[in-house]
Amino acid sequence: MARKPQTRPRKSASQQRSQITVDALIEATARILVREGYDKASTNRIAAVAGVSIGSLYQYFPSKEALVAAVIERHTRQLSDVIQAALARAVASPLEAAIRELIGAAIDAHGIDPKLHCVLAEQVPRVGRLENINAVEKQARLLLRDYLEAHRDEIGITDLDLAAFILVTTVEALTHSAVLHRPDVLTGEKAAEFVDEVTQLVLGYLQTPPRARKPNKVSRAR
Amino acid sequence: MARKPQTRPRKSASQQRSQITVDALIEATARILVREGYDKASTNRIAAVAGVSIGSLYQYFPSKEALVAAVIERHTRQLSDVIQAALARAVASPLEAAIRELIGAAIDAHGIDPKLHCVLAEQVPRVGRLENINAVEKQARLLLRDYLEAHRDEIGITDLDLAAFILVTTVEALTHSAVLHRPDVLTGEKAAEFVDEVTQLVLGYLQTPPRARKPNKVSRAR
DNA sequence: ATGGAATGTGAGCGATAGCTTATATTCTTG
DNA sequence: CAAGAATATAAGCTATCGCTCACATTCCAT
Repeated sequence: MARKPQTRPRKSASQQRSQITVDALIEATARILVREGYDKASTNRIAAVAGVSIGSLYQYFPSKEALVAAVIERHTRQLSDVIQAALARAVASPLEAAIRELIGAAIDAHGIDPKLHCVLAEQVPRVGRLENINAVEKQARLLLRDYLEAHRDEIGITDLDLAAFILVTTVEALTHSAVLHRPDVLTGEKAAEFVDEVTQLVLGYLQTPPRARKPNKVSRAR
Repeated sequence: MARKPQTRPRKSASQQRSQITVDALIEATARILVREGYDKASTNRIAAVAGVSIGSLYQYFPSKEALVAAVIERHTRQLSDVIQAALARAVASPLEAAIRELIGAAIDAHGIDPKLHCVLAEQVPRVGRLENINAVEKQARLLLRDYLEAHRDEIGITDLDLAAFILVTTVEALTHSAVLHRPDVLTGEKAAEFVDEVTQLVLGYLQTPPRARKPNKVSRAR
């Protein structure tokens, strides 16, 4: 009897039953991404692992892309919670404590589901709906900028936007790369050393006296 | 049924004619990657764009993966040349000049073929032969470590390996991210400001007095 | 209890992927 | 030139992909 626009999947699941199906599909997608990689994550395989028929899959997700996007969104929300909580805690803290909070949060965030994080970062093509994977960073940048603005008198930086960009990019890259390529520096007592080093890096930058500007010409335009 | 490559393709081309074919294939692969993205880069399409038959393609490249790997290798070699030249120039320079050299080299390197660089970084799955995309960073890390060791007395860092890791990761992430998400900061006079800022970041870190260690406990293991 | 809405099913379609192979053409070398 | 080695061609094979559709089952309000 269904001769309506079949191309459009149902937007929301009203019954509890369907919510279970949706969850199973997202979970299965995540599992396959982690265990077998992006290109092994075919829709048929996802449906099979979820214990659901392909037909049902396409009732709730209009495309494979939408499925992966859902996984990304779920993961992103988890990360975001950690980051926001830390930044909220840091608002009232002095500079160094706030920075340590930020770095700790970045490390914790990368610990949520490292394998999934890697797959999302390394294998998922950033095209179409999947291109805004970096939403978390963007949000962190804005929050950090606010913090820097509130503590303007403690730091020697004028371009706060640029500073926020530099710091968020740096801290994220360092923790990310540590998780990926140097897991040793995040285990045991080495973790504290790592945090110390990164804190020094950030703190040294922020506390640079404002007059430390040199009209050098090294960059070559192209 | 996943069949292994049974037919070994010819390793080296003896005639000049075949070298042209190989070059055309690599070039076509790069062009398609840039203009249409990774998953549009089918072997049939690559062969067509190269003006070569698929049969010839498989004479020289055992798989699509091998083709992409060749593109990566070519790009990597170009980057590597820029980085190594800069680091060679920097060996004899004092700290700040050397750092500016390094940062300038990173920016220049990212300017070689930014579109291709982005595609390789964002869309190419890091599996199989394609997982050592980061060979350049590894090499840069070693070279920088040597430099730091030679200038040990000018800096306040003890763990030179960790420092090299941090610096290379940071500079690469910043230039990479700037190219990708903030191309504005690399144009015109802003470029100089960007170099200044990153230089401050790096310099402030390296020149931190050695006693600036705090036995803090912020990191949370999981 | 019953009818319609919500949900679930899976065979199978069309497209395209990576790749093989039989054959044709060009080069090199005696 | 002859002949074999090197190189080039493209039709087409097999596999798999994302996805549809006709239908079955379950839920819920009446």
